[in-house]
Amino acid sequence: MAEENFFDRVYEVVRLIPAGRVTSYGAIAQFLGSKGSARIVGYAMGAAGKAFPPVPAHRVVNSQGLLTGKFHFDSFSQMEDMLASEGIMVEDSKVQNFKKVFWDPSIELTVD
DNA sequence: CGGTTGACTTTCA
DNA sequence: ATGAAAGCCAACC
Repeated sequence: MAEENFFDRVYEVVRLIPAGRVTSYGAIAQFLGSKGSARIVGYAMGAAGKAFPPVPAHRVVNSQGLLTGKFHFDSFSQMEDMLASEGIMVEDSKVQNFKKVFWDPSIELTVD
């Protein structure tokens, strides 16, 4: 085990993403307290592949709803297929109804 | 300790 | 609207 301080934060948030919903790196970064760490979220996701329990990285996309990280999966269609299985409409590596399926941790997790 | 990298975001042209 | 460049923060070598 390693001290994935920032990574663990990202992993937890990503794991909290409900099925049929997606979020952006910036949203997670901002939820962590620093919007500038959006890249760090993506960097953490790179380690997510070896993280356990595995995080639904396929539910994390960029601000455009584009599946930028699909190249890191075993197969390019892997990410799209999983999102489709969740009920998310994906077209041309892009999440359709992105605004509808968008899940903002800073809002959903901040009920009070 | 310092430079490079990275599944990003935002802004200028 | 499209394209390129800068900015940002944390981890890795």
